[in-house]
Formats: sequence, structure tokens, C-alpha cells
Amino acid sequence: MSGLGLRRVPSQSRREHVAEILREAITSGQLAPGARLIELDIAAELGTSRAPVREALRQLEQEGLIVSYPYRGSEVLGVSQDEVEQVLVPIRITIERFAFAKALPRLTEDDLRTLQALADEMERAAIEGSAERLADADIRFHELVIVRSEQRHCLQMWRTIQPRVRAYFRRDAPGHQDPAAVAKQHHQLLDVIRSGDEAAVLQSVERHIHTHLGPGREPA
Amino acid sequence: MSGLGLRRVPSQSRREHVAEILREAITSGQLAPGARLIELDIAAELGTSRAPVREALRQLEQEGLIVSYPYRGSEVLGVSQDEVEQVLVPIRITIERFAFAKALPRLTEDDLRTLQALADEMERAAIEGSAERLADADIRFHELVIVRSEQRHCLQMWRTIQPRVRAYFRRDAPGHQDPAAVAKQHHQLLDVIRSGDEAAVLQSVERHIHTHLGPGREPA
DNA sequence: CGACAGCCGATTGTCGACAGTCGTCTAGCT
DNA sequence: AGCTAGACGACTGTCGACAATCGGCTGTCG
Repeated sequence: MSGLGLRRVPSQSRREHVAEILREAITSGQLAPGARLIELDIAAELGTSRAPVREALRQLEQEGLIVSYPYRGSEVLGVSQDEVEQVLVPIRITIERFAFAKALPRLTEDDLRTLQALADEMERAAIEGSAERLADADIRFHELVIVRSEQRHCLQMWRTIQPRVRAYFRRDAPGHQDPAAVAKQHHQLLDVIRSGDEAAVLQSVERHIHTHLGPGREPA
Repeated sequence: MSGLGLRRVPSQSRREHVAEILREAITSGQLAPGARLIELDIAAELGTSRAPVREALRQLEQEGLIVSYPYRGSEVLGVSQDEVEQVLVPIRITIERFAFAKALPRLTEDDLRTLQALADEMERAAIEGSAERLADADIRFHELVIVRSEQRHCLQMWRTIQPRVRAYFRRDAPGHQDPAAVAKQHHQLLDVIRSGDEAAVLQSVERHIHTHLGPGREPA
């Protein structure tokens, strides 16, 4: 365990920061499934005490990225294709269907502009071949809508599911998605949202997630 | 905040114990939505330090039973009918469909006997009008199957969803379910499981959860 | 009378120390 | 050599103390 990046946080919500760093390390594959996580080491590495680290680990455990055995530490988990396709994706669809429906009447012009900007960013990232930036914009696109739905639990569950989905595509199925198609789909989805037709949006979201995360197509 | 029951734990996994007590207090309605939760008070009440209490609160937050505002404490949340029907129930169905399918070939004779015993217990509880015992047996029935599926994440997500569903039916929609029907449905479900016909089981699970938790019928 | 800076109490966030638990390694016995 | 009791090391679990933050209260000044 060395070099997770970043040291000392100025002094503000270290817990969250620790969680972010570890999550990034895990979803990126820098910490592979099976790797052991030792509170003291992580704390030292990040220049904090064990308390924030413990809380971050519990968070990651809830997200299904790690397991922890009492008195014996934690380890990074893998994600199976079965699980992603049969559980995580359907759950995401359920959550997003509900959240998009709730969000639709609440989206402001400003929100739409932000979504547009994110879709554009995806397009640029796709062209430049930056899977990183593509995925980031993708996540922020969906998250913005879910935030606007003002459904606390939905946001929370989404944040619980999403890291595992991302870990799967980054670690276990890289190049699974066609970047250009992803960007294009978001533009289309945005158009449907602009139309304001709720039924169409829900259908679009579902199709979007399915083709986006669904069972294998060939890499581009 | 007084009288959540139970004091001092001998000395073993206090965190879990704290979480259980609080979860029970919340789902039972003893702690109503809006109630404030103060770490120090809870710790004193239960005779521990704040550390286990903090972790329990984080757990409950993940389960969506409470929210916590940085530096300003936590409060008990309510659950809306919309959310239960449109999000929690569909997610439960997704999880259980997958878990039942995986569990089916792994269920031993012994497991079936246990399930039978739980269904019988539900029947007795229904007759005696004990909603408590009915719900407990119900939960253990489903949880046993999910445990046998050996899908770690499924079990975990199920445990994340389930307390909120239970809180809803205990606090906000008591008498919503027909006890006799619940018991009967589990017996039927068990029969289908015994038949070993996977497709039939999945269909049965779905119908079961829908009628069991679905949109309103009249109380018995 | 009202706005506003600064203080105060309540409560969480973080820390360092110590207690408890588990797996392993070892020494002594047979 | 094989086996078991106990010691050891590596961690996590828990604790009590202290730091940081927030919202409300207060006193001052215009």
C-alpha cells in the first residue's frame, strides 16, 4: 500500500476525503480485488488518525467495494458480470426511472444548460479517447438529475450502486462501451428531456441504461 | 430520549448491538420521524462510548432511516408511500429474483424444513394476531433464502432496503396487510420452491412481493 | 429600532491510547 | 514425529479528551 496520492487535507471532512481516495483507488483497479486494507496504514498514508479511515471503510463496505471481517481487517471485492447485469443495472433503472420522473418538472433552464455542457464534454472526451473524463461527465449528468429529483434516498442508493458499476467497467470490462455512442445517447436523452414528455423520458432512460451498461457488445 | 431498552452489553460487537436497538426503536415508531439523535445521549443511554454509536448511526444513515447534518446531529426520517411502491418494492423484487434463482439449487432439505417452520410460525402469528412475530418470521424466511444464494451484495442490499420497508408498514401503514394471506402466500411460495421449477419460482416471488407489499388493499 | 460582529453552548469531528480478538508460531509433552 | 497449551504479533474495537463547527444569543453601534 503506497502512493494513493494526496496527503494531508487542510482540515475539513477528512472522512469524505479518505472515502473518495480509497474509492478512486479501488474503482480504478489500483487496489485490486483481494488487496488487504489496514486502517493504520491508510491513516498513516493519508496523515490522519484511524477514526476517519474507519468511517470511510464502513462507507465503502456499504457500497459493496470491500468486505471487512471483525478483528481481521478488510479486503477489496470483485464484481461479477452476473451481478452487474442482473442486479445492479436493474436497480439503477428502477432508481433512475423514479428520479427522472420526479426531476422532470424541477429542472431549470440552468440545469438544462449544465446537462448540455456535460453531454458536450462527453463528446469531446470520446473524441480525445479519454475514458476517464467521459465516465466522470456521465456520472455527473445522471447525478445532477437525481439530485434535482429531491429524493434523498434515491440519491443515496444511486451513490451506493454506482461505484460498483463503475469499478466493473473500469477494472473488469474496459473498452466495453463505445465512447461515441455514449455521448450521442446522452444528447438524445437530453433532447427527450427538453421535450418534457414524461413517458418518453422514462422509456428513454431505461433504454439508455440498458444499451449503455447492458450485456456485451463489442468494443469500438 | 429515554428507555430504548437494554443497557450494557457484556462486551461483544457493541456497534451491531447499538444499531439493532436504534433500528428497532425507529422502525417500531418509538422514535418518530423528526426525532433528533444525539450521539452522546445514545452512548450514555446504552453505556458505551460514542465510537460504536457513531458507526451505528452511519449504518442507519445508509439504510435511509436517518439523515445526519455535519456538526448538527441526526434526525429520524419518514418514508413515503411513493418511495416504497415505486422504488423499494421494485428493488426488492430485483434482488430477490436474482437471489432466489441463485439459491434454488443450494437449498438443503434442512433449509426447506426451516422455511416450513417459519411459514408455520407465520400462520400461528396470523391467527394470534401478532403482527410482530409475523413480520419477524417473514423477514427470516426471505433472508434465509438470500443467505443461501451466497450473493454477498444481494444480502447486503436486501438488509439495506428492508428496514425502511418494515418501518413503513409498522409506522405508516399498519394493518395494511392481511396476516392470513401473508402466511398462506409463503406456504404457496414454499411449495413452488419445493417443485424446483426455477421460472415458476421467479414468477411466484415477484407476484408474492407485489401483492404482499404492493399498492393498497383494504386491511383485513 | 434594526443590522451586525462576536461570543457561547451544543454537538459532531478527530485524535492518541489502550483493550480485545484472532491466527500463528513455538515449546513442551508424549 | 505429532499434538496441544500458551505466548506473540498484528490488527481492529472502544474509550475519553480535545478541536472544530454551527446556530442562536447578545451587546454594540448607527
